[in-house]
Amino acid sequence: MPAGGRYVYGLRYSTNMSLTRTRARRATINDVADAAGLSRGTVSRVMNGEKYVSDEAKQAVEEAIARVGYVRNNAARNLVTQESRAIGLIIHEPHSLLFEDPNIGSILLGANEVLSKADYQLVSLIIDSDRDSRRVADYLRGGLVDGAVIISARASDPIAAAIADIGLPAAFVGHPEGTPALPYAAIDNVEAARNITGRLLQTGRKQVGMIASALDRDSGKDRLAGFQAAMGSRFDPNLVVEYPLYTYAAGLEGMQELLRRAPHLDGVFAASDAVAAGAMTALQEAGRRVPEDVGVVGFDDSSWALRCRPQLSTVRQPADLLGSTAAELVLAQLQGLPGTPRVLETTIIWRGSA
Amino acid sequence: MPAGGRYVYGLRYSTNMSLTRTRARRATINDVADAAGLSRGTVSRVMNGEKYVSDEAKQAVEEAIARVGYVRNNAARNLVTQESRAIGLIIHEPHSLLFEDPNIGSILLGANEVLSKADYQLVSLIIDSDRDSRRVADYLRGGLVDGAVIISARASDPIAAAIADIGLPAAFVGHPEGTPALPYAAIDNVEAARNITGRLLQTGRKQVGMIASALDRDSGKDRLAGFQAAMGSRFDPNLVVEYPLYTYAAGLEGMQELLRRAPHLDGVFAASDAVAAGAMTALQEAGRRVPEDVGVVGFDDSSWALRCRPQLSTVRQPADLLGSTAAELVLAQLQGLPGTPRVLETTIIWRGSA
DNA sequence: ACATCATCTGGGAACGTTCCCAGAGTACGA
DNA sequence: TCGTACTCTGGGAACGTTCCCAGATGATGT
Repeated sequence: MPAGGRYVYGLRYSTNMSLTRTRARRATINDVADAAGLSRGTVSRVMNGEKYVSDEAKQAVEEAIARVGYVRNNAARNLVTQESRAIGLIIHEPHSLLFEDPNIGSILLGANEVLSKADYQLVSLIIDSDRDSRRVADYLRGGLVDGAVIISARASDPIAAAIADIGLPAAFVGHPEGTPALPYAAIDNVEAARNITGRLLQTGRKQVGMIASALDRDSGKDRLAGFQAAMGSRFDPNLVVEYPLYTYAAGLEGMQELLRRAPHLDGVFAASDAVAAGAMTALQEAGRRVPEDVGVVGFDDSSWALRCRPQLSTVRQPADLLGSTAAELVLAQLQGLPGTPRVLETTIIWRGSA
Repeated sequence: MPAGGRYVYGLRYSTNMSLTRTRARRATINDVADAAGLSRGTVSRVMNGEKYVSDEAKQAVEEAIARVGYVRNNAARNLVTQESRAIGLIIHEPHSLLFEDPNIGSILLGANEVLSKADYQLVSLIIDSDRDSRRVADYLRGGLVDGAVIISARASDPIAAAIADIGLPAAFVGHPEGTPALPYAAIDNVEAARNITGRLLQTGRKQVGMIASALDRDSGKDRLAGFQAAMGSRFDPNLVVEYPLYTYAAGLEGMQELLRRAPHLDGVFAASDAVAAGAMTALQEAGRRVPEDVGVVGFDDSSWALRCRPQLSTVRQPADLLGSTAAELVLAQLQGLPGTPRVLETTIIWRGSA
């Protein structure tokens, strides 16, 4: 053991900034103990801030740690403590939509904030192929995370089943049916959609359509159900168009199609703000005035809403709170508490588009 | 050891869907060995698909694995193999911008694709506070990842210094100056900005301004430098407004400010597409026609570009390629090869906004 | 003077893998 | 028949921690 040496990955710089790595032995807790003239146990106690360490010992260890460049090996630590202090967040989103949906970022940050405070590391795992799906399942099973938050799950998502199978503490954001009995943080999409559609009808609209999206997800399906409920006998299936994703493009095309089917349409409920933004563009290009000729309402109150002209009337869904609540549900389970599903409040934000 | 039992985390369901966890002992490789009537070594060989395992043994092991519900403990595996087959991707982005910037999603997916093919797990770590910064540094140091990709780094980012310090194979997306000598995948922002500004000038504009953003980042600074280079003697510092972030809001306000300073302005280079979209809204609200009265160009060719009316003339930057290239640079280093910095091509996409 | 208690330290054992070596069995050619 | 090579299996050792117990030391109370 090279005395006084610095055990780190060796870096060998070659010409103009490229570099190759020569892996040297990393310092272990024993190297620190030797350097400090103390035992492994004492070093461990210092590292973990336990009591019953003399001031001299503490100082000697800290100095030795700095001298040999010691960093704790978490794999070894996880192995013996049987925990990782990390929580996985699984993002299973179609390619094109990933991160165009501002909700995902908010959910992530909300979850991160809660976990950060509890001194857990959030690790995000994205699933973009079947291969990913398997690898992520292995990762989750392998003891590298103590729990998981699952967002944008499809009904019958295999990864959710895998998680339930191994009994990893977990929580959903949203509440896809057909998924295992795991706690979730969600909003009541049916109720919210019913409310905003009702509000739109109160402005005196006679012929109201909907651009529905993502019917393979609970949110998409429920928003359509809420719309139908609000319309009651006035519901006309011919005035509903369906698209696979919550996108601007869906709104654009969807609105054009609706205008083709019903030129005198005077109200539209778009399944998300992005969809609503696309719809407004289509309306304006077709020479319709918003809100005079056609009232438009959306869903999410994402950054899209303020970008529209006029600004969008929409349902505010607390995306950050969904993330933080789901994280709390996981933490609760980690402490042996029950994870009770939670339904968060939505509110209608009425602006100029209807 | 409960014979024939299934060693998994126990789940105890209580009333109405809430559940508590009772952690039971997980099956180990020894349990599998016992159940199969074989040895640890043989089970390990089957798990890792090594040769020199008889068909009977293989079958017996696979059956035993299923019977006892065995999943490999990755912490133990990482400990002995000294690798994790995971690559960290560090996202250090201001709260409000996270994931409103479509580039980040593309970079992530690009990196994920490359790593997935090489059978590495991508784990994204987001930094949203100083506390996060420390925790992420610990995570990276702790042996839980074999390498790292750093995106949206600031000049003098502490996390980058930490990575270089421990010698973890890493690569930047972008090339902030003042950061350690790590390889990077980047575009030439100066050149690209110079080109599109030049192209804008060719349309006969006399008075051209710029809405600059994110001057604390290499991309923001370089785009301004390129603008100035293209303008040459016509450069007027009074026609440059500066905002901290690449946002729609910056474009909106920036354009209003520019119009105040120079009502006869007939061209604008916005530092990103989101900024350009905001600028176009401001112009249209001020009664200016685009492109007749004012030509607008952006940067990124993100989904914003197609959303604008008219669609945006912009610089296409291959965000997915940036991600995948950075990932490749990390993989190369993992194989002992040098990680040579790479500068990717940009192209001008000319649409209707100028 | 002695028992008791708190403080501090050392080091064996365990966590669950993979690696590697030794050894048994079989096949084949000289 | 024997040597050699290949196939297959078992199990000791090691990876780098934390946990826990035993023991030393010093302070305190009776």
